[in-house]
Amino acid sequence: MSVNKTEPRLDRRTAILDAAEEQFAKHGYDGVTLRAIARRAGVDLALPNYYFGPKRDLFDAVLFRRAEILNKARLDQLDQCLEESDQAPSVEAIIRAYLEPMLTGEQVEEEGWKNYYALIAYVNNSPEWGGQLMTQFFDPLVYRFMDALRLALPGIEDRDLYWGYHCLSGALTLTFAQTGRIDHLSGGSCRSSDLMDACEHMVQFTTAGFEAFRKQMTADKKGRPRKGPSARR
Amino acid sequence: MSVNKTEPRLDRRTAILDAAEEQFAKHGYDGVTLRAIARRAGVDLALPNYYFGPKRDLFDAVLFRRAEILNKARLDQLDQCLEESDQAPSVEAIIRAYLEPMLTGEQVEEEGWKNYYALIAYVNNSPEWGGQLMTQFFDPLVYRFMDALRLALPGIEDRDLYWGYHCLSGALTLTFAQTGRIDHLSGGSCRSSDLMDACEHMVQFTTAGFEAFRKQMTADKKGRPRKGPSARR
DNA sequence: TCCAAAATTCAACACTTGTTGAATAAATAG
DNA sequence: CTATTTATTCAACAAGTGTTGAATTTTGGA
Repeated sequence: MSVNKTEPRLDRRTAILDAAEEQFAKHGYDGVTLRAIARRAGVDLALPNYYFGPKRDLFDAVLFRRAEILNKARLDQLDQCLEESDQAPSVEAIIRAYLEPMLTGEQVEEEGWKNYYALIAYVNNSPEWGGQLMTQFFDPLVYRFMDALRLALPGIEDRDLYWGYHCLSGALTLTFAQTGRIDHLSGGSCRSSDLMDACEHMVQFTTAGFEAFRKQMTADKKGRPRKGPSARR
Repeated sequence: MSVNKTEPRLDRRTAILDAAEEQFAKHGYDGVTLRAIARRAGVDLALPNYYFGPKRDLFDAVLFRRAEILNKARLDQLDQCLEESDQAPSVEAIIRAYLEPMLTGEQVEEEGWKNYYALIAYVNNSPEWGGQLMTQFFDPLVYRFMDALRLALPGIEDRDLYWGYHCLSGALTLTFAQTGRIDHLSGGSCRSSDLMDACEHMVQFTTAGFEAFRKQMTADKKGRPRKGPSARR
């Protein structure tokens, strides 16, 4: 596990990114020191700064490294699902394209990717950087998926569409946070490490959620009044 | 806004809790210094330690302060919904009992409660404390709701039940994180500050999600094979 | 009024933080 | 080999961290 002196780590730049990825994912930005990263990477304290500049830039570099790969994997599956559908794609297929590349792809075996996903969960849930960073890396992807969902649910209102995405994103985020809470609550029935099981359940759950907005929509057309903010119980 | 010397803040203990609540919610545990808390509360640096001991104990005290009140509000609505239902309660009523006290109650007007909810979002999504702290404060509540859902969805498997709760909890958590991301993505159609709107959408979405597990369940009884972990696409 | 207890301030401690410039080693080109 | 760039180490910096003990003020009951 430790670095051998006779065979020094060739790419120390990568080692630093890996260590930072893991530490940031586990303890958050402020919970991590450059010394901890350097120790974990087996390099000198000054090296992270030499390669990446100040701490904040290292954080951005970690996020950036895998962003393109991830976005491409998800867009590929979305394109494929749109091609295969003769006319309107199914909601389920779109949601699968959104979830499966992260949860059941080959990447999930790699420890680095798990840490990366946990880091995204941290960022997505952070009031400080949630807006800025997620926008920077994932906005185009999200808009592509929203367009696809508009095809699957023609006439859906933007409000329903984006609140639906909000619920989906929240479930996915909590999955990646890997708090182990569901393992504890369920007494072992659910294992948060079983990402395939998590994926299947989230697909079912969120597909039904979006479909419910479709039904709501058709109900509106028939003249049934939409449940407004003032309608409590 | 600043503290007047002739009329000193009576309960500085509360002022410290309020300031800590806000700071921890916004920047996380490690992103906050005792000096920032003291400054925000308008008290001396040494005072937080005098009242609450070390930093970590102050953090716990903040979480503890409103936990009982919140749990009582949610349990009251759950009990009421269980009483009103002649036999089996509806899934929607149970989910409303889980969400509405936090999202449409009187508390939501108070800035302190908003901060508290954001703090819970932070804790629930944190791999470090997500398990320990959420368990400590909210396990009994969750089990009460799971029991109620078992009444509404008789025969539901634990795996489905807890993954459903996972999705619900994730959506709620992301709502409270208040990252403003949905405002940005939707171009103004959705406002994350409109918690009533958020509540109605989450109720609809997650109710349909749980109901989908019910349908899945009845389909199983009819002999249709359950989608297993190995069944991709 | 006087006094003990509680509340608050003050100053400082030992330690950790991110960052950097100079010194050294390794790699590479001429 | 030599010279030059690149990579890495080392030591130290100024600033900020949580915590604490002693001193001071305020409080409230006898």
